[in-house]
Amino acid sequence: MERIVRKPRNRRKMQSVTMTDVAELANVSPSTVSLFLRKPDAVSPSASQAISRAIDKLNYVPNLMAGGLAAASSRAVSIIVPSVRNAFFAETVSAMQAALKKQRLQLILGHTEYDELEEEELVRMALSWAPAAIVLTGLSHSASTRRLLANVTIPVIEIWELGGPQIDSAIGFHHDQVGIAAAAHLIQQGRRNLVFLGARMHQDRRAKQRCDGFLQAARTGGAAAQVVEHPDTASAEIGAMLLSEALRLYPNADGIACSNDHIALGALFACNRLGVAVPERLAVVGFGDLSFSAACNPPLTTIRPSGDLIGREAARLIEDHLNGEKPERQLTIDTRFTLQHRRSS
Amino acid sequence: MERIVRKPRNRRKMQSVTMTDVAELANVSPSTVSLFLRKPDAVSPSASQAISRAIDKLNYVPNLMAGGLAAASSRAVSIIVPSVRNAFFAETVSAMQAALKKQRLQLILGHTEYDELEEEELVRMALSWAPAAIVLTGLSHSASTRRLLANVTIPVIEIWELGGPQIDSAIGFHHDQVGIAAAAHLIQQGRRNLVFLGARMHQDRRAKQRCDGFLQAARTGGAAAQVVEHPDTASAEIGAMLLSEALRLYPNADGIACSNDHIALGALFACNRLGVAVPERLAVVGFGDLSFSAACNPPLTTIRPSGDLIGREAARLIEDHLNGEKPERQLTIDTRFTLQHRRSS
DNA sequence: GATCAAAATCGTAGCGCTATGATTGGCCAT
DNA sequence: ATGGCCAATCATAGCGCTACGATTTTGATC
Repeated sequence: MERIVRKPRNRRKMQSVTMTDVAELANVSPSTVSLFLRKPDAVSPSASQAISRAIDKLNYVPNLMAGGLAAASSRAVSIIVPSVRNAFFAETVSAMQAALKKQRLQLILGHTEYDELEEEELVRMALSWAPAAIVLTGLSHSASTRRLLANVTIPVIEIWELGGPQIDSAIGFHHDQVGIAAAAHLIQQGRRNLVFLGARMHQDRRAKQRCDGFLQAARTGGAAAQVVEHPDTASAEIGAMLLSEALRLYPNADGIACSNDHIALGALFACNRLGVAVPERLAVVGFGDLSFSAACNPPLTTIRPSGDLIGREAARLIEDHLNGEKPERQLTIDTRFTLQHRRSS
Repeated sequence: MERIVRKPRNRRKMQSVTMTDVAELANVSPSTVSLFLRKPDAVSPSASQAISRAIDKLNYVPNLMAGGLAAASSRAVSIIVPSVRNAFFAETVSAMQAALKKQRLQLILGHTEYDELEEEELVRMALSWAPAAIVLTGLSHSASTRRLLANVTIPVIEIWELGGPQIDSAIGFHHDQVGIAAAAHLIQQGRRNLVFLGARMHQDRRAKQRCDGFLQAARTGGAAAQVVEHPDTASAEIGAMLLSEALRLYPNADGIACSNDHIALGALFACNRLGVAVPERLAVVGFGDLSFSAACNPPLTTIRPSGDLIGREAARLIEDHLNGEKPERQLTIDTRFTLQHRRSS
């Protein structure tokens, strides 16, 4: 019972419901449905109603890949940070996501773990999505990364660092100024024997910049300034170790600045255990103003960056670009920082 | 000087370099390039070499949207968490991203801020990307969300909660058991007047579950158990407030469990300020084992969940599904938790 | 009732890639 | 030689959508 076998090219997929289905049900052309989805105001009220009814009824979910391919751009924004476990970047990512959601833009996330090669690979993967914008952390990137980004037409935004050559726009603040502010504050409080406690400064450029700014400003201001550091990621445990070490090496230290509040928290714990009076004997200044900083014993003086503002500004930039409002590139936005003077200094 | 104006349909985009360009330079057909990119072993060594040389030379970046559209699936995994500012979810997101990178899968991130409607919208947006998998937090979702996910063929993974009806697979642990473990520990330490300090429990189901488990186990174990709570997000500041309040309301309390380590940290600060001896007068148990927990004064006894294991297991599940190895659905993986007994209890 | 610009709608040609099935060439057994 | 088989390669037909340009409808004005 042999038959002539047809070979109708096998279909690949079948998205359950497509725009054409919606169009049929709403009695309009697919073009109109597409238009409605992109610019609702350009479609008559009656058609709008029919279309949105059809969408609801069919539970239609547009295929963004098809849309992106046709439109040569996607509703995705790629953000590449060292790590989202770091509260600073988590805050920025969170703020950006909240702001971008209104534009129906999605965040594609990547972690470099402070590795430039990793970053390069992530940038390559990010570009594969033809994102609406790409956000990187810091101003330091591999030559290949720069090459990849040199010719893109989308906004490239570097965040959390200012003060170096930037690819396109940059949003952040000057970390050396943070160190300078910390030193100035301690000197103003009458401290003359300063120590900077730092973690992971061989990888975290920005922590290093804060440290360098601190040292320079301290010495310029007539104070002695030393560094005690640890190669691992900042934590309270390391902060405690660093403080003990600092007091051992520099017994007459009277002012401490920390690369961030985790370190400062650990330093406060150590002072507590060692019976070192803060701020009488030792003034402590942190960086970050993390969730616990105001609640410490004593409440921690710290420098507060504006992680969420960075995220919001980045989102605004992207939004403006999308609306074609701002052709200006090479923007630099200084989000500044503020010193929160509390009882630890 | 008028001319006859032609109207050759305007081109939309022009990705600088496409797969066809690579194929031409390598002297093979586009199909072979595509094959090389997806299954390098199926292409002869000579062709492989020519192709990878061409890719390098042209700096070719594949267009994942075109690929995804053609293949009816994308290299994206959507993960939806309450907030990435929460260290627990940040850890999971980070671990997942690290594991997925090896598969060249990208994470698309969404934040619900503990809002089910927000989650629903995010799920809809996520599905628009035809992701390879979708990861949600917890087991509680709106009816519409469930409907959206009912008929998808990709893995749907619910994380950080076990013990309820699940959509597909679930990876996490039982939060009531965390509460039970905390109560059992305090009772074992001879405490009989217990208080649970909780934050944001009207929104954070899992904190509520820990609380409920705690209360029930405490009472079953013959101890008095009370709750003192605050509606805002957990922080050390609120922890300190809650502890003061707890001591005011229940002056003879001798054991404290906290909805997480931020609260516990604040409680320890408050004890320190109030001169309440820990653990002599008051034992304190936290949840989370955050970065500062081991460094506190005294080091904090806490229950450590396995946020990174959750992320790794989720990635493994997705990977298995992608390789077609595991058609099994409705998997449940209990990642457990461990009690870190330190000096605060 | 005719005219015309503006508003609304539509038809069509791809966007860049992958899956399918077909074809080619090389090698071995007959 | 001849055929058969496998590995390597290729040609083709879309995936679902958007942008463009064209067409139709509307409604205000003469």
